[in-house]
Amino acid sequence: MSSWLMKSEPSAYSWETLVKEGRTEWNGVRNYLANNNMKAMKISDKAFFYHSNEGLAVVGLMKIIELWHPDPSDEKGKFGMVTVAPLKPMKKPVALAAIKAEPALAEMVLLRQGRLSVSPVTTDEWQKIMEMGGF
DNA sequence: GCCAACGTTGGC
DNA sequence: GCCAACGTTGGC
Repeated sequence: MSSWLMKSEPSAYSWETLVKEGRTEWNGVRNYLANNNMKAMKISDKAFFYHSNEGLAVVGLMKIIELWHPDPSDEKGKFGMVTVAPLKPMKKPVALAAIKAEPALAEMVLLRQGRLSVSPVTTDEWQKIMEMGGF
């Protein structure tokens, strides 16, 4: 099983909205690397929900409930989306600043490739962030 | 609001 | 197929 980190600006789509709706299509991705990462996802893979721009923190845990399928809003048909559902909020949000300050997380794709909206997370990184998030 | 990083586009 | 120009993302 793999784990992931997915970003959304809360003004566009927030964790609170996802919890309210119960599931959502992760649409609108227009980056090949992010798209490929979503193609690699499997059912019940887990993902961190990260608030970008405002909040700047990992705020919740999600699971993938539907595999990659084409995004109807992409007329060329190259980009797709997965369906996600919320699992639970972090007990404490894990701020970007805290991630940057943690030497064990220095290699995270989140830090090394800041603009990538869907990125892989290693098992060690996952456990560390869970710990920092109060689990 | 600025700007660095970086992905994409298009001319050659 | 290269690379300059341009657009977008996202932290500060």
